[in-house]
Amino acid sequence: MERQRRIPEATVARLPVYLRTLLDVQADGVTTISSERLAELAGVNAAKVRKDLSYLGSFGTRGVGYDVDHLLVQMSRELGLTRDWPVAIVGVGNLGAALANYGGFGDRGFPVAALIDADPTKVGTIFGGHTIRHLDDLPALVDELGIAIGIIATPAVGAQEVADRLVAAGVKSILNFAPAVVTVPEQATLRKVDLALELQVLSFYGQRDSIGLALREELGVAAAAKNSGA
Amino acid sequence: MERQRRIPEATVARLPVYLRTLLDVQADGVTTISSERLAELAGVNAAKVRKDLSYLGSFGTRGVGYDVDHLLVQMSRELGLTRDWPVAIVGVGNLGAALANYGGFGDRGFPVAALIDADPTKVGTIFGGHTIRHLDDLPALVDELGIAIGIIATPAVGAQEVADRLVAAGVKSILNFAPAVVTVPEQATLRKVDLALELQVLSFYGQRDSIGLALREELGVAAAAKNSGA
DNA sequence: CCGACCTTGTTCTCTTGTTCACAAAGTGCC
DNA sequence: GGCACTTTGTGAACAAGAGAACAAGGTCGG
Repeated sequence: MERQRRIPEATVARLPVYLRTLLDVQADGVTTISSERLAELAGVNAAKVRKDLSYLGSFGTRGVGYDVDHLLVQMSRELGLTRDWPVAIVGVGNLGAALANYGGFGDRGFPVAALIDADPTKVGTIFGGHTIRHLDDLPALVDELGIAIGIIATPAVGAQEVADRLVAAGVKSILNFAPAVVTVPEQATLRKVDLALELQVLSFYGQRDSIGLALREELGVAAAAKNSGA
Repeated sequence: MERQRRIPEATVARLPVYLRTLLDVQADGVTTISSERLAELAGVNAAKVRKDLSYLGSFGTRGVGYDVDHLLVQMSRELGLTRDWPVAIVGVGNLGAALANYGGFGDRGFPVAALIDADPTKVGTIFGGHTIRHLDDLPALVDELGIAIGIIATPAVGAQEVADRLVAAGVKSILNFAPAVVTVPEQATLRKVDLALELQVLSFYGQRDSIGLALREELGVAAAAKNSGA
């Protein structure tokens, strides 16, 4: 009974949200949950939840709902969370240091295995229990420590080179925090976290609001008259 | 000549990328740029660039390209970057502290105006030039400092309450770093930065790779045979 | 002043993602 | 065991976004 193993990208991005939600309710002793309830807690539409979960393979029971434990097992397996994914943080500046200290990593299968920098004055120093290694050591580190994910926390200017080196060393999953456009070959996966972008998007929608409600109602001229006339 | 002022969400999210790219080329002395070149630098499709820019109002010149300076002005205006958007960081723990120290904020119109925490032992202490204020002072701070954007950097458990309080105090733009589902009323805008989610998505695609190329070609059984037989 | 060339702006088509609506399937009361 | 009730899984309609293709419009050399 081979399932259609094609999980849409949008669904993949929601699975972690369901996972987190399920862990929460599991901690509260809940053993069964309906798509309706899960949707409410995850902040999405119930139909979407059902369709998303159906990609994992019909684990619900009609008339009852989903077994929380079972769903968690299946979801963890699908997301690849049954193993550890050692992470290397490249760039131990402000951001990199914060990430290294941030507990949230090791918690659930993403141990920080290496800190890497290109600055000779930083290399060799110890930070958060790790000796900072040089970028040139990357291939060796990947072999030794099984680095599976690279986090780019360098300034924008070095980001693409770091990405290239990570890929060359065999790291196929990259998370980019640098405010720069980075591209990777198709065989690799790149995700980005872009603070400036998020703030600017907020700025855009915030401005829309502060211009005044009238303008949003596309009464351009009327709104201007009202404002200057008041 | 009133333009259709309806900019798609996906476009809004790309404008900051174009903006950054344009600033880069402007610094190199480039005065004119084609959609082709801009697309290459921004890592997107040229047709998409043209369509996105057309929402701003046809500022290109056929046969030539776009005037970099002019485009930057229009884009900044559209994104609301002609004014400052004072930011309040709520939650001065590991992450909040890192964000407060991170220079990238004040740079371009998003000055950190206040640090806020609910922990009485932190309130009153000075961090990075700011006296940490109590969450209860939020309404006053919004009035005094014109806080326009709230950044949630608390543990998951407090996130929703902080969001509610921000909205109640009149802050309509929120950026959530807490690993929790947070919802806001329609009048407000919420964006999220979710580290765990990004890592888990990488894990998903990483696992797909390590299972073996053959499996990806949906030859389920054949792939298993090949692997065990080799 | 004309024609070859270039690049934008936009239309059309295709793909992806969302939502509705309902049949299928299971539960539990009586 | 049957019936009313609940909830899933999915087909189909709908919306949003991506990309190809091309006409319109403008430049520049001669």
